[in-house]
Amino acid sequence: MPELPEVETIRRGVEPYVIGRRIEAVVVRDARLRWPVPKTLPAYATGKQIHGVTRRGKYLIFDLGGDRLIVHLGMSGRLNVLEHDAAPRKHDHVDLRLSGGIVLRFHDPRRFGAVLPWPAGHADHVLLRGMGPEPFSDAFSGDYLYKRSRRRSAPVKTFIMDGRIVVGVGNIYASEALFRAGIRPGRAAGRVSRAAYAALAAAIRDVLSIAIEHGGTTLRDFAGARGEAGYFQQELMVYGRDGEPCRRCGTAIRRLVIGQRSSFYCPHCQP
DNA sequence: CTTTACGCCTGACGGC
DNA sequence: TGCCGTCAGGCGTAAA
Repeated sequence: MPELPEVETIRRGVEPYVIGRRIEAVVVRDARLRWPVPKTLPAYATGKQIHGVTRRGKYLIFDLGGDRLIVHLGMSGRLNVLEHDAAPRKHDHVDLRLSGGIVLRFHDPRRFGAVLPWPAGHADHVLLRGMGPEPFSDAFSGDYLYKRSRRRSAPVKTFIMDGRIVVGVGNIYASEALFRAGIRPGRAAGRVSRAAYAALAAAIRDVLSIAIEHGGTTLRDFAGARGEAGYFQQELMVYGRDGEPCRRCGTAIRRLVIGQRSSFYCPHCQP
């Protein structure tokens, strides 16, 4: 499933193929996504031009010139650019047929994703309301994390994965960033020092930007916008490495469940 | 307010 | 070969 680097990789991959093109038709084969694709979506989108593709957290936003289209990939979603129309395969739920013969195809086996209209005039979409700052924005800093975390008992890993605190940090990069910052994932967020949060904010930005440079992480469901793989997996320090030696000190990496999610850490490097 | 558990789904994998 | 349990990248919701 895509985290921020995967979504950003997809955004960068898709945008040049769709920008300036007109949506000629919308084909909904299965509307049963996280929220049902509205029956009004084809009429809403057809005839409009795609002016650009932006990202907020893990949401992709297609700018239709005032009106917008929100796409979320959930755990297993993909967005493929087809230069020629091709027969749909299993789980190819939604197509945007664009001018010039390009087809943008939403594929999502688990159907945790979403394709939703966001009409002009609705200033803040309900799904985007209350979201925390982007990790690369000025609003996101060690001091910010420190202030937001006071008197919180929840684990620091859960804290940084909370989209109301900061967007885009998913399960892989939460473990990776905590390793880089030398912080145990199960530590209470309110008991992490200001200095450690400074290191953590930097680590989050570093790990996300390096992952974007590598085109994301390849795991079982992720492929880039046109099907190519990402190369961050070989850079992973702890995620999925339970029992394997720490790349820094050789100690066996441990796995534990925090907030119902697998978490990985080095007991020596993350005291 | 914060914290925690639970669904929503399909598919891959390992053990028997 | 099949069956069954576990796990998977997200996140809104309800309950405590």
